[in-house]
Amino acid sequence: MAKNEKSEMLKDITPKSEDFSQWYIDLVRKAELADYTAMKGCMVIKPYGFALWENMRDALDRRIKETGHQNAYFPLFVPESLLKKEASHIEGFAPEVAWVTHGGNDLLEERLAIRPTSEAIICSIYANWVQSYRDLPILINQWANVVRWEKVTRLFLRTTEFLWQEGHTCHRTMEEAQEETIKMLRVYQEFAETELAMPVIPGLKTESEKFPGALTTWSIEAMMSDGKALQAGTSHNLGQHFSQMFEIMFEDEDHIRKHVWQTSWGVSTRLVGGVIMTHGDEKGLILPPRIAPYQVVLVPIVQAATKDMVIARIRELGASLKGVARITVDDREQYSPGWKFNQWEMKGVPLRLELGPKDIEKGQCVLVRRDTREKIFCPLGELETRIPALLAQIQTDMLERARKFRDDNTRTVKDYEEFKRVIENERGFIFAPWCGDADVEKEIKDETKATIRCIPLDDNSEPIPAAPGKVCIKTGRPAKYEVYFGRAY
RNA sequence: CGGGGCGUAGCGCAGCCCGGUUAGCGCGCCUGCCUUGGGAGCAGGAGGCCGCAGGUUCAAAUCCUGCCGCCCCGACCA
Repeated sequence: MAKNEKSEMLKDITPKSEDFSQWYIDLVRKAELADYTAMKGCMVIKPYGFALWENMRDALDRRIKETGHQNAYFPLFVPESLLKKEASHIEGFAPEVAWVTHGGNDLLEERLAIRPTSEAIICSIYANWVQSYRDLPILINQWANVVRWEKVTRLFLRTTEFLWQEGHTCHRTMEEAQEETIKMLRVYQEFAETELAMPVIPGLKTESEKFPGALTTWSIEAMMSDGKALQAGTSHNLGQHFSQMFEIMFEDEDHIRKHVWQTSWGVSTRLVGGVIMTHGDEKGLILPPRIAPYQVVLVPIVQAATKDMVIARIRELGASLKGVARITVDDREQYSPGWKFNQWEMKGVPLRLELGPKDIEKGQCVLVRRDTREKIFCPLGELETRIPALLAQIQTDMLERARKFRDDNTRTVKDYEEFKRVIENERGFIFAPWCGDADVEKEIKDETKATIRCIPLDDNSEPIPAAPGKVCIKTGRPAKYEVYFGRAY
């Protein structure tokens, strides 16, 4: 076509290399995932974006149920008195709580928080549910919307209202609660890597980064393709902080009344942003096949003489492949094949199938991978096996590509000067020893904008202590842990 | 909450500095013809409280004041 083909094609999306933030926003909107609304900070998730979220949600929901949890639904409103019960909890959330003060025209006697998270309301209910050790464990999850009055919002990554799941469990012992905390952390890890092709580092959050009201917070940390970190999911061991304040007590086998040990864990629509930023390229989204709304788009190559025949054949083909993958046939006549190619690449469909008159003569079609743009000629009779195999290959390759990127961009440094230089000039994580002092963590953050993303875990999911002789990158004192530093979303 | 940018058709923008016919362009949309293996072409057409409210003026998209909204960058967070 035209000489300036490239600039023509990219005209409506900002190059990733030039302005990553703008690239991200362009993608979200051009791929029709979401858009801004009249309500500041709130987005509309459009059908294509919601289909993506539904696939993610279903894949995770399955895992949550397989690990013994049940779904339930709790109130949107939280009376102020309940939210205030756990001191550090309300302290942490106070700046971002939206309050309802009126019912109709009447001023309410007590303000109602719109849940920023549901620990308070759920604990108040659990207090009534738990009497005996025989009532434990309580293993419940809810899919819900929550509201946090953020000052700065970004589509999917940080919106005033967002969708998530929050698990809330009660246990008889501290050990059992810790086991649950780690179990769900590992569920999140497996989910992110298997379904989203997003490699993550599971780890323990530092004291200063933990959830308000938690004993310990554990997270999975991903690296976006600009090198910044994304906290992709969290799992909290709440200890007895909430059960003490809400008096969630049970009579144990030994006849002693005890407070339950609790956990909570969640992931949100932020993950959609994570998928975009992990895999997207200059031409648009690249969606992992397992969660893509459409796994294969069929594009007919029509010409005046053969139009009806080709469209009929491709519809047949689409129908015959229904059980093989999630298929859509793009038989719109007002767009040229080239236009459709670009459109579906923008939308990140993993595999494109082209069928034209010449193909039909030869009994074949053309398959094109979105991730590598590799063209494959495939006999029509082999599609039923080739498509699933290719989709599986794409999924695997995407995870490996992302993992390699992350590993290539995870560095070690010899001293703090190099640390500062690398954070400023390179992208990615730095793996460095740290003395364990929160003040030092704060100083590093103030000086470099890098935070400790997490303390990595061993095979038993215990934080790995620094090897003897390792010294803190900042202070030179003996290191407690080796941790991942990075700038974060 | 600080710094910067921007509000004109569904989207992207020009016009504003220096006020003055009927507010313009590209994309998209509608109708028709013609095309279709990487964002086609021609012809015709529809679509605007120029962010909102005041003010100045014979006259405001344009000048003044205030407000609102959105985006980006920084301090806090899934």
